[in-house]
Amino acid sequence: MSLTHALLGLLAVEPRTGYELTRAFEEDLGRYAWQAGHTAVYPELGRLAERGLIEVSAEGARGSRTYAVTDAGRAELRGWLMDEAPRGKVRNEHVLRMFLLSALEPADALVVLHRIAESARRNAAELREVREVHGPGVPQGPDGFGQLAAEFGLRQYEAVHEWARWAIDQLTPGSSA
Amino acid sequence: MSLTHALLGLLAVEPRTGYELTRAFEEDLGRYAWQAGHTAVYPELGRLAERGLIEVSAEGARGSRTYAVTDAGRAELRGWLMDEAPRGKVRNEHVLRMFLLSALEPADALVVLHRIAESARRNAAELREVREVHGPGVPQGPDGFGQLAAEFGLRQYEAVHEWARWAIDQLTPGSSA
DNA sequence: AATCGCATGTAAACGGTTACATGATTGG
DNA sequence: CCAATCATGTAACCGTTTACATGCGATT
Repeated sequence: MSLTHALLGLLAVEPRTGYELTRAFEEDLGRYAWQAGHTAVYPELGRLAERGLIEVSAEGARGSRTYAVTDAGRAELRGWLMDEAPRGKVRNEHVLRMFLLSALEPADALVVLHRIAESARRNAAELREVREVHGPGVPQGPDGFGQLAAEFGLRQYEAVHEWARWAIDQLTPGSSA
Repeated sequence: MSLTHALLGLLAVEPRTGYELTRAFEEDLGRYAWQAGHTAVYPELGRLAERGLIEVSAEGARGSRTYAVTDAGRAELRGWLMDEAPRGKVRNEHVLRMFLLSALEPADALVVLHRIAESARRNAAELREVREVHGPGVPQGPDGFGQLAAEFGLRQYEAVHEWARWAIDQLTPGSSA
């Protein structure tokens, strides 16, 4: 399970509450890499604390607990990230749809491809704006996280967009005539 | 669950046995989009047959059953693929690793990034060879499936490779000096 | 005859989601 | 005071993975 390491990684950047971690999964992280609801986060935080990988660093209003990574947690995270041969599992419903496109009639496939291209174009444009706001900087620390992510997402969307346009061209009759 | 539609899509291209479907999940499909073991495939085939979306089209040696999509199954698949607003879920351990990189010390992060770049480069090269073999053609039918997939994978790997090189450049001290 | 690949299956365990539930604090 | 947001939790359910299990058919 990677929820463990996702939480460890987020807390390694800066201490947070379960609530804040949950929101991280709803934003960039959940968009590209991993998502988890609060009902998955809270129990996992408990287990991590029990294993000594994280600890409560502060308690606030409304019974909120801020967690921070311990040295053991940092070691565990580093071990996972530095691991050779990480046979990562991929599960992407968008990509599945793209793969199954050839099961459709060309006319239908074109409709879907146009939708994919447009969606990718829009998402890429959105991320380009985010990048403008941040400006160029060393992608490290609490903010660098978002920058690495944004840049990755941008390139990803651009690749999808170009692929969709290529596929449209392939399927459009007379495009090469 | 999308296993349903993955199977429907594969069978829509051409009838197959559970065993053959399982192998498809070990190759391109499992690499980029969705994976499933045979223990997930066989029960699902049974359920799909019960729902009338697929049917046994042939029985062969060693008790093998070849399944084919019915008209109802084709309609179900088309409905799913043509669906507006497909809020697809993404779960990608590789990408999770990339996101968490900023939790590492720069020296460690560089080691991992170099590994990512090299791996992406190698995978892209591999797919470029596949493309050479097939040659340019209309990506449709049993073979077109693989072509759409290969082209998508290639562009994906190229994007990762370029991203990793960009990130390496950002983290390398004196690279911009 | 032995080994490898084909071909299918069940059952328990696991991880995550959905539904349900509660209460505190802040802003309008 | 009401609504929205913050903040946490439990329990049932669902889909997938892992471990276990069986047997046929082809090749050496």
